[in-house]
Amino acid sequence: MTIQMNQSLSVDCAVFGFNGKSLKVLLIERRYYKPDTHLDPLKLPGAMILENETLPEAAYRVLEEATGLKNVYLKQMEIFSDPKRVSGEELEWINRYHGIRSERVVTVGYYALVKLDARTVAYTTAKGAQWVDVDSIQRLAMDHKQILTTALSVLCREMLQSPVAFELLPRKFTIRALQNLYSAVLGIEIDNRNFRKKILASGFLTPTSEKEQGVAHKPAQYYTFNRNAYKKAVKEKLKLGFINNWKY
Amino acid sequence: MTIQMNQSLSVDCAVFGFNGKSLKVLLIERRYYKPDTHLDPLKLPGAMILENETLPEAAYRVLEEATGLKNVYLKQMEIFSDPKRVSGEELEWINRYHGIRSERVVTVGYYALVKLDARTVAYTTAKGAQWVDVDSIQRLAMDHKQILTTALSVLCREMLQSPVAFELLPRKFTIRALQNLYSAVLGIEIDNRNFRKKILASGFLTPTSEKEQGVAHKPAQYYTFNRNAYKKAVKEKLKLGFINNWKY
DNA sequence: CGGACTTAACGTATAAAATACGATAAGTTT
DNA sequence: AAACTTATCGTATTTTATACGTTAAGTCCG
Repeated sequence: MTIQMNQSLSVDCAVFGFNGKSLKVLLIERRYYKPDTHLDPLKLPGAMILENETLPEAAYRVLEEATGLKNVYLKQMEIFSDPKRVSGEELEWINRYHGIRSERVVTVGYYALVKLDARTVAYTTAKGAQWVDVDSIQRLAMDHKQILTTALSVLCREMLQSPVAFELLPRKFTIRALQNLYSAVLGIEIDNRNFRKKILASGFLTPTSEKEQGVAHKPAQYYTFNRNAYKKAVKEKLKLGFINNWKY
Repeated sequence: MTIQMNQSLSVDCAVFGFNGKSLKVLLIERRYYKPDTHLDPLKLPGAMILENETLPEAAYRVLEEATGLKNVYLKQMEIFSDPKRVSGEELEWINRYHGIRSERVVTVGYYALVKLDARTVAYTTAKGAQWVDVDSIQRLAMDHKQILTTALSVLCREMLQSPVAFELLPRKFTIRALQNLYSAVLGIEIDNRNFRKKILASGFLTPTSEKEQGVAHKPAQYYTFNRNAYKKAVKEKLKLGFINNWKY
C-alpha cells in the first residue's frame, strides 16, 4: 500500500433557506465539456481548496460567490473520502473543469443557513442557481445527494441543540413562523400554545413594536432573536440530552 | 491563486481511556531523524491516508496498530487545514518519516474511546506508547495539542448527548463508576442519590448478579449497559437541548 | 468483638418543567 | 353580521429535577 499523492481537496456546501413553507437548498447547474453526457446536471456549490487557504476560507469563498453574502452561518460537517466517490467520467469532468490532473478528490461537506430574502434570491437566480425544495430532490451530481442527506440530518440535530433556526428566519419574525420552521424541518406537529410558552419563557425573544399586517386573522407580534440572552443562558447552565439537564 | 496540489491527507486520533480516577489519552513518542532536534517528542497516533482507503479506514488502521483493538468507538471531529499547520522542520520530519514529498498536510482529527483493561495497557506500553493524564499535557508535536483540546470539548459534548460513557467503562460497572466518569470528564459534582435515580429510571442499565468484592463499604451491584433499550428510547422520543424535550 | 467509617440503596418532599387543552381577542372573508 | 382563522392568555395535570434524610452492608482499626 502506498501513501496517496496527486489528490485534491474540495469543499461542497449545502446552502439551506426557508421560504416560510418549506426548506430549500441551493443548486447549481454545471456546464459540460461535451454535450452528450449523461451525468446529473445539478450539484451543490463547491470549489477546490487553494494554496494558502484553509477549508473554512474556501467554504466562505464558495458561499459568497454563490449567494453574494458574507456573514453566513457555516459549519463543517463530515469529510467524504471514498476513493471512488468521483471517478471515471466525473473525475474527468472535474480535472477538465479545473484544469488539473488529480487522481482522487476528497471533499469536505459544509452546510450553510441563509435568510432567503428578495435580494439573495435575485442574486442567486441571476447567477443561474436555483432554490429547490429539499424533499423533491432525487439525484444530484457525483455524491452530492449523499452530502445533502448528511446535511439534512445534521441540520435536524442542530435545530434541537442550538438556536440555528434564527439563521433561516428574517430578523423580525412571528412566533408562528419560528414554529412552522421547526415543524417543517423536523417533520413534527407542535402545539402553538405550548410552543409560545416555552419559547417566551426562554427569554431569547425580544418583542418589537411591529405587528403583522393584512393577515386574515389576529395579527401577530414580530420578535427578534436576543443572542446575548442566549449566550448568557448557555454559560449559566450545561445543557444535556442523554442525562437530561442537570446542574448540580 | 492556484489550486493546491502536492498535498497529503492524514488522520490523527485522540484515544481516550478511563482508569476509574482520571481521563487518559494515548501518546506516542516519535523518532527523530536527527538527534539534536527541539521538536516536541510526544504526538497523537496518526497516519497518512493510503490509496484505496477511506479516512475512517485509515483511522481504524491507526487505532488497531496503536491499541491492538478492532471494535473501538471512533468518531470524526474536525479537519485541521491551516496551510501552515505543519511547516519547516515539522514538515521536513513528516516527509522524511514517510518518504514522501508533500508541500502541505491536512489532517482529519478523530477521537476514540477504549476500555482501559490490562490487556490493552500491556499492548500499548509494549509498543512504547503511554497513557497520559489529559490534564497534565502541556505541549505536543505539531498542532496535536490543539487537536487534543478539540477532542476533549467534543467528548464533553458527546457525554451529555449520547451514551458514549459506556465505551470507557468495562462491560460490568457500578453506578458509582459511571458517576465518577461523568464527574471527572465534565468536572462537576454529582449527587449520587439523584444520579442513581436518574440513570436507573432511564432503563438503560441491566443489573447483573455480581457485586463488588473487598471494598471497605457496602458492596455495589454491577450493571451492564442495555444498548437496545437505549436505541428504543431514542426512536420513541426526540431529544432536545435548546427547546428542551418535546414530544408532541 | 465493637464502634467508627464509608458508600450503597431506598425514600420523601419540594420545585420546576412539560403537556393537554379551554377561553377570549383581533383581525379577514363572505 | 356571522364564519373563520390564528394570536394570546390561562389553568390543571403530569412528569422530571433537585435537595436531602435514613438504613444497609461491608471494611478498618482499636
